[in-house]
Amino acid sequence: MPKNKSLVIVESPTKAKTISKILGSDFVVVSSMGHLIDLPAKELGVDIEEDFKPTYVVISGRNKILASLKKEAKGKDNVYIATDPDREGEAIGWHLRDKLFKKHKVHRVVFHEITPAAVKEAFRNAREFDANMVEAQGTRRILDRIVGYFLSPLLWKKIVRGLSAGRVQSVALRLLVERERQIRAFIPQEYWEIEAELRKTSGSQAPFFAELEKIEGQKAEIKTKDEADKLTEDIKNKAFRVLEVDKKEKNRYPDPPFITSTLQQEAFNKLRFNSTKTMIVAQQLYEGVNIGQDAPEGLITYMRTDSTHVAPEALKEVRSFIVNKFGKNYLPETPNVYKVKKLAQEAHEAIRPSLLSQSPESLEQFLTPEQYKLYELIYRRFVASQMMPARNLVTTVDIEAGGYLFGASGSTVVFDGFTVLHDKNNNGENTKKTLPELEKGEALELLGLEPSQHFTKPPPRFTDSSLVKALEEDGIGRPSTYAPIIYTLTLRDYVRRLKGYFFPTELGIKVCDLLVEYFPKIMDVNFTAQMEEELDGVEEGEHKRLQVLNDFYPPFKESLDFAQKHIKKEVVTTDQICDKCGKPMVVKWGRKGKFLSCSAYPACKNSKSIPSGVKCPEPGCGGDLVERRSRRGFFYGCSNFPKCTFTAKTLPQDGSTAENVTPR
DNA sequence: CAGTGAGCGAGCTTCCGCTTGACTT
Repeated sequence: MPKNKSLVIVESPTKAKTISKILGSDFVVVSSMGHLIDLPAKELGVDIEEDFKPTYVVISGRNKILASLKKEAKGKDNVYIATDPDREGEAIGWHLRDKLFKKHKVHRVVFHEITPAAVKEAFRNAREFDANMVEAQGTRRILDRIVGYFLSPLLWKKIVRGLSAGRVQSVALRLLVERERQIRAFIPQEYWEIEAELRKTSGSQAPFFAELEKIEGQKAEIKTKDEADKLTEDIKNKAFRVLEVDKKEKNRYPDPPFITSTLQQEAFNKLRFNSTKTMIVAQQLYEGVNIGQDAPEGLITYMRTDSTHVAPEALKEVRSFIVNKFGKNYLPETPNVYKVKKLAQEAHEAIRPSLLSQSPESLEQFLTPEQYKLYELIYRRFVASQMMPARNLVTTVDIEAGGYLFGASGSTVVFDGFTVLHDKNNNGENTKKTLPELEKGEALELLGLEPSQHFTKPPPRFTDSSLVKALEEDGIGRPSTYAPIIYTLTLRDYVRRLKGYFFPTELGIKVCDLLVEYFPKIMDVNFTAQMEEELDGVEEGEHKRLQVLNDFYPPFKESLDFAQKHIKKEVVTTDQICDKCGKPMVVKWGRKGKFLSCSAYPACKNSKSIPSGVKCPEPGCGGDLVERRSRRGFFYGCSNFPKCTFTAKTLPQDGSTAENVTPR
């Protein structure tokens, strides 16, 4: 009698392929491609009066997938729902069962690694759905819907149509706006340093440098050139002598293997990929590229993860790889284990190469340059993460000269450890920091004194890298949303990216200030972390969805009512006069941003662009440069368009934006 | 990567999180 096949549902099609190979021909493995059922997009979909009862509908455009799942299940008794082992995965599976598989035997299956052992083990331990977990997801979903769909319309009414606000994007915006304020308020302070060039009196060794640290036991704080010159003059005649030599061996440990947030950070820092680009290229590596012989092979594990966990099989592989390639001195006795963030949900492994035998070099001919660079980053980081630390001998020397104390330090490599993997251009630092062998009490020859002027620097503007880092540290957003959050903020024109740095716009600052003033609780960076605690309580059955929402909603509604009543939609009148009717022009916001409108509208329909204050540089044109928005972003054009077609990316002779930004 | 646009207001915008293609935005 032919065996009745079983249906297995996972979220990602690539994962489906891999699982299918593991499970063999008794199973048909298909993918849901994420959520299929959700709150309706066009309306709130939450009945506040009826205990926040949600209305769930099939997401538009997802009917086809749902139909094909239904078709696949036909004639099969057993359905295994193997969506991701986290809150969202539990809910995706739950909704599927509710919608499609009421008549089937449905089993919930979870695994954290896609290895034969883990998958087979998971099928042996199939379980029921976790109703509390689904409740926690539903609570999160409803809360986010209420915040987003009440706050956004408030902004439409009080500022301009089309804006948006939400638990995650608005706090991200706040981080950017607050940093911008710190930068604008920053006043650079002048300070001076004095460096001494010294040499051993015996022998003919290379000179070395020491920094003035203390004056008569007090920390050296030199504010002006005058002070620096006076000190230099005084120090010049002092006798230099070694006071203390301290030698210590210090370990430098490798970084953990990548998770989504750290991959985005490193890809930006090393390769200048923004978050979106990093994820697109990582997806290509995950789905696999054609490497000659067989079907496409997935080169890396799943790229949306918050866990540094590594499958035991992969650990075994990397450990024998390290011994074979570098020798057993490079292998720790036991595998390195890395801490996982408190708010992590650990549905997947760390991001690592699927097979170490596929070295970046051996695949280079099959990869695009971008794929190659990212793969190399992932490969090297993973191997390094399981290697021995580097050991450095750090020497710190105190040198006295009268009442002055100078300090010098040097470092030499005792054992390179994981740094054997690093690019060659990382060595410049060490050679510069080498000190000669010095002894306590030894006299030194002063070759020169060099005062140098410095200024304190403002905190740096956020980049893709530092913003993702900040979001992750505060538990705001998830691996699948870091890149979309940034995109949304730019789409709304709350912030613009210039030369890799984020600059909040006037609109972004306005929206942020309004929300902070009227909704301080939601705009608190800890709001999400507090919400997560509540959701954990729901997941553990300590309290119910209704309690959480009943605690949240009334004060939120009160703030909303207050805001509705007290925020005035301001009309910005300008000194421009309407050239049709003589009335003053006012600033209005349209789909494409700000423009000038006659205040007599709708009686007078005159409108024009807002001049930037810079004239068109085209000879004999005389027009104003005005900001334009195209599908691809912002630029400046001439107000005489189409007569004059001048365009520029930034305003000529304007130094207020990206022009004076120096990368760190 | 370079080049980008022609009228905006007074209708239907928006959230977060999960996943890929379809797509004239």
